[in-house]
Amino acid sequence: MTELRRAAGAARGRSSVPEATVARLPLYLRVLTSLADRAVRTVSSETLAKAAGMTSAKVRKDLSYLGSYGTRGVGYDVDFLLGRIAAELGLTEDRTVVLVGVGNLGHALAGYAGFRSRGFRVVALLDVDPDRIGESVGGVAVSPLDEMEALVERNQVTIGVICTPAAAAQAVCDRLVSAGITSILNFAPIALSVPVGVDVRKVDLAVELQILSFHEARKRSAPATGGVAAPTRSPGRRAGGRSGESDDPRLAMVTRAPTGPPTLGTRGTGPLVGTTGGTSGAATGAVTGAKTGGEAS
Amino acid sequence: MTELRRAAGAARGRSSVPEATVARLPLYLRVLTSLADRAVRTVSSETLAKAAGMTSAKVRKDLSYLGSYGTRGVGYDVDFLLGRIAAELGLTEDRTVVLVGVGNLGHALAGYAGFRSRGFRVVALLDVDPDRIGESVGGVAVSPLDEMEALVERNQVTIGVICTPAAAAQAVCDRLVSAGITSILNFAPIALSVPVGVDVRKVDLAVELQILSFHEARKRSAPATGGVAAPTRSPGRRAGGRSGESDDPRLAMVTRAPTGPPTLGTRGTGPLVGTTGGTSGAATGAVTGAKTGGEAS
DNA sequence: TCAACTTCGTGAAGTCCTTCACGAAGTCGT
DNA sequence: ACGACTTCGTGAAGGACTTCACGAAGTTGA
Repeated sequence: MTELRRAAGAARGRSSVPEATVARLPLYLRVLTSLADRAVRTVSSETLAKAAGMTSAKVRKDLSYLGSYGTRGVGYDVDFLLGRIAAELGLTEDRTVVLVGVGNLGHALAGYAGFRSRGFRVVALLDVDPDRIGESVGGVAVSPLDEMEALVERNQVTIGVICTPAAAAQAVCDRLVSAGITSILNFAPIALSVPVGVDVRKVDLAVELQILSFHEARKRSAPATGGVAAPTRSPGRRAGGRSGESDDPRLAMVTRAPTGPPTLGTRGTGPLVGTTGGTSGAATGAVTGAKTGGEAS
Repeated sequence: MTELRRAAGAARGRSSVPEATVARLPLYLRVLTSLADRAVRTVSSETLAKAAGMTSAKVRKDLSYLGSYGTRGVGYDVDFLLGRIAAELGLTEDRTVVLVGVGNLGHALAGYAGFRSRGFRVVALLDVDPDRIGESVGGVAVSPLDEMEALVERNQVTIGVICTPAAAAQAVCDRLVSAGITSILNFAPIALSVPVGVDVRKVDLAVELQILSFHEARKRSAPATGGVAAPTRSPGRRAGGRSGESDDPRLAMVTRAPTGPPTLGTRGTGPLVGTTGGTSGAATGAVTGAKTGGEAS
C-alpha cells in the first residue's frame, strides 16, 4: 500500500502533507520564531522536539514532508525552516479576517494580540446589536451585519470567525459563505453545514473541560463505575413515562430539562429532529487535530 | 491483533473508551440535551449523526463503547443516554475550576456562560495585577495569586485554566500542580511540562487560524509554491561565523543565549514574528481531536 | 402470527498516523 | 586524511481510528 499512498500523495500535486502534520506546523513555527529571536542559527530535531513537547522522530517525519532541508550532523537552519513553514502555511501574504459576534468572547478575540502577531489582521467586526455598533475594539470599529458583503469584498477577506450564539451561527455562516468566505473558525456550539470547498474548524471551550473531566473521573474515585446501573435493557414499557429517569444523573449540568411543557423555545428547531436538516456534515473538510495556545493579554 | 486490542482494553480495567470517542462524547451530550429540551424521547444513530455532523456508523461505534444501550428498530433513549454520557464524562458531580490570568481572554472566559451551563463552576479567579484584584467577573472576585493554594483546597478544585502570558505559564502551572490541580486547560502559547498523572490540554486560537490558512493557501492561488526558492541545500559555508555557537542551541532555547546582536527581524520571510519557547511536554496526555463550539454572549 | 421494516452492534477491512531502526551524509578533532 | 560522532531521512512495522457491511433484535401493521 505504501506504493499507493505515495502515488496518491504525489498525484495530489503539491502538498501531500498529512493533516496531523499541518496541525503541528504552527507549533514548530512558534518555537522557531522564538529561537530566531535569540539569534540561534540551527536546531536539531531533538531540541525542536523537546521545545514543542514531542518526539524527534515525529519532528523529522513532519519536516520531511516539506522537503529535505536540514543538514545531517548539524540540524536545521532556523531561519530557512522558519520561512519554509511560513510559506507552507500561506502566511507570506498577510491574511485578513472578519469576526462576527462581538459579545463576551468575540470581544476578547477581537483584542487578542496573538492574531496580529502571527499574521492575521482583523479587518472587520460585525454585530447585530445596535448598542455595539460603532464601538471600537483593538482599533477596529464594530459595524452592522449588513455591511458584511461590502467589507469582505473590499478587503479581500477569506477567513471568518463566528462568535455568535448558537442560534444565529448557521445563518451567519451561510451569509459569510455567500459573501465569499472560504474558511470559518466557529466558536458557536453547533455543527455548521457548509458547501464543499469551505473549511470549518470548531473550537469549543466547554468541551475541552469536559474531556479533562473524563480523565479526571478515572483518576480519583477509582472504582466509581461499579455496575453502570440498570442499563434499562429489555424493558418494553418505554412508551409509558420516562423510563430512565430514575438513574438520571445528568442533573444540573444542563440546567433546566423540563420535559413537561414541550414547546420550549421552539425557535431554532436546530439541526436535529427534522432529520432532513440539510447538507449533511461530510463537507466539513478535514478538521481533526486541534492544538495551539492562546496568548492571554 | 483484534484479540490483542480488546485484551489491552479490558486489561486497562474500566474505560477502554478511545480518546477519539471521548472527544466526541461532549458533542453527543450537547445534541442530546437539546433533544431532551424538546421532549424528544428517542433518537436514532442516523439522526444523532446528522445533528452532530458525522456518520451514523461512527455514532454507533462510539456509543457501543459505553455499552449496548439502544434498542434495535427504535434507537436510543434520549434521557438514558444523556445520563450515561454525563456519567462517563464525570459530570455527575459538579466540577470546580480555578482560572489564572484575568486579562483579555481570561476575562472573557470567566464570564463565559457555557462553562456554568455545562457543569463547571469557576470558583476562583487569580491574577498578579493589583489593579485587577477585587474586580468581579461573572460573580466571582479576582484574588491575588497567593491565595491559590487556599482556594484550591477549600473548594476541592481539580481543574485549572491558564490564561496568562506565555512567560508566566510554566510557573503558574507548577504552582497549580503543587496545589493539587490534576487537569489543566492551557491557553498560553507554550508547551507545559507536568508530572505524569496531570493532564494538559492546549487551546491555541491563532493556530486554528494558521491551519485554516494552510488550506486556504492551496485553494486559491493554485500555483503559488512554484520552486520553493533556494533550499540552501549543499551550501558548505554554514560555518560562517562561530560554529560552536551554532551547534549548541539546545541550552540556548531554555536559557536564551543571545550571542550576537545580529540582524534580528531579518528572518521576516513573513508577517509572523511569534513568541514563546518552551519546555518539554510528553505527559500531555492524549489530546487530539478537538471540536465543539463556544457560546458567545 | 407473520412478513416487512428499521436500526443497533460489531467483526473485518481500510486509512492515516506514529514509532522504530538504521543507513547516509555531514561535522569535528587530530 | 581519517576515524569518531552527530543528526537527518525514510522504509517498514505497529497502532489507533474510521468505514464497511451485514446479521440480529425489535417494531409495526394486517
